[in-house]
Amino acid sequence: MQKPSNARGTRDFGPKEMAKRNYVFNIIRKHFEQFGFQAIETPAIENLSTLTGKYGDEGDQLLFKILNSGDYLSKLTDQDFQEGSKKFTYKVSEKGLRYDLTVPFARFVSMNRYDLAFPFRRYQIQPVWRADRPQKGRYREFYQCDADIIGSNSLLNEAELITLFQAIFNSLNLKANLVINSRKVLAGVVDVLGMNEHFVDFAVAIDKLDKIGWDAVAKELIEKGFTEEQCAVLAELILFEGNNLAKIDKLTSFFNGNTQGLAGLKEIQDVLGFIQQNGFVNTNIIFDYRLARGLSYYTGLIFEGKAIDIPFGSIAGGGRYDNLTTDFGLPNMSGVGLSFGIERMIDVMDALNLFPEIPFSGSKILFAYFDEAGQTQAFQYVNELRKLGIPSEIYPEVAKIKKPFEFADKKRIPFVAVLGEQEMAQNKMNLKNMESGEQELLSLQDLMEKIK
RNA sequence: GCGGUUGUAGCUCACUCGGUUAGAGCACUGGUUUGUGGUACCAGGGGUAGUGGGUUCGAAUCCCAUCAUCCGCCCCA
Repeated sequence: MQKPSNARGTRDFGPKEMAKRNYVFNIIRKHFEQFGFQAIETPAIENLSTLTGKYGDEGDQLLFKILNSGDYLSKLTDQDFQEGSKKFTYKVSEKGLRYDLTVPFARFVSMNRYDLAFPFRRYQIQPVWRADRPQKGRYREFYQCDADIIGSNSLLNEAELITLFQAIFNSLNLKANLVINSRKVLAGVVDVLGMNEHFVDFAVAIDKLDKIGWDAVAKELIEKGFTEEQCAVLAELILFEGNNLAKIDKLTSFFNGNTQGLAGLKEIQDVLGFIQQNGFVNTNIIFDYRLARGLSYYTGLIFEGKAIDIPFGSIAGGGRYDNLTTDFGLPNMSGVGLSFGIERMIDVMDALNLFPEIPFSGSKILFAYFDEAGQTQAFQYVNELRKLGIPSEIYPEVAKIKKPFEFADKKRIPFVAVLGEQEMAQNKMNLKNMESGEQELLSLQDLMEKIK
């Protein structure tokens, strides 16, 4: 006997949790399909070579690696052992669990390039795994819901994804801001300062602004080689507050003709222009040139969704990537994607009490009886109802009548039909409404009419 | 990977300085009620105090290790 427990950072979902999860999944799936995205799935297990090098050093460390089958030590030499665990890992492991849905998607597109209709829009709702240290809102196994459009450079695609974001969050009654920026804007800022080679340092530091404040960010920048003067110039830009238009003006003068920066700004303007036409209220789309995002493969517009009423980190994220499929032998295939962090969305909705009353038992009616004769009759009736598409169940045992009632109460089944001697003598049943407590004597015909 | 926190019944939590048989609420089981759940009353089951070691006459309590948890860092959805 061992004490049962979940593996670290993983969770079970009982019927109650599943009802909530499916509620959210179904809404997201419905919108994905409304926007013309097609479902695909890829395996949980990928070749490790597919995954490594795509998420940076940190990401490689967070990959779950699968030990080779068989005698995985047989071909190793003493030297392999001495090279340390980092290199050693790749000698005993050739497969790993997927870390996100975007990289496997890039592999998929690359492999199926001649069969897909481009621009290809796919959605994918599957779990991913990260060997991260679990915390609140951070799990080692969690679902991602991704929508991507690949094979088109048009900024209309960015606008489509933003519209999709608005549609989904509207349907869920979840208030969120979608912050957008362009990697090109960030690159432009760095370019103006003449610090091109420090782009990543800059992006990583600036991304923490919300959390640690400008002073700490500036300190980090200086540690990475930026000068006090450069930070002073940056401060003037970074600390600027204003609406989307004001920020665009501010940047235009800051860029002072810098081509890269202005190209990024044009992207933002074009996308915002589209969004104004989409019929959704555009107030929750915020251009913020301080948004950086970690994943290294983004090259153009980047998105990040954040809940408004509660601080919870990002609950959606994405962006444009120009070179993801290049590693898989397919260059010039630009794509843009948006990933919905469904686990966090559910956590946020739970915290804000946004879930409607969701029945977690599908059955409308439970049949109860006292003896074998009733059981036989009930079995007949329950299947009649099922044929009509009414979800129904039958209590499986002859027991005290209290039992099926308690059972129905616990599962919140709204009706219980009792088949006793008296009822069956008239070819009827006693139907109890579990909420009101009312009871009435009905034939199967009456019942079908009533519950339909 | 680093720093801290917590770990007692299925769940939420008590147990004074280390001292008898570790308690409560909720949940569960049975009964009051052999044709009725959600209310009430009565009774009952359930614990190797995360795990392993140490100190002590004696450990839930003190010490060490380990595992898990939550919080922060890194990073991320």
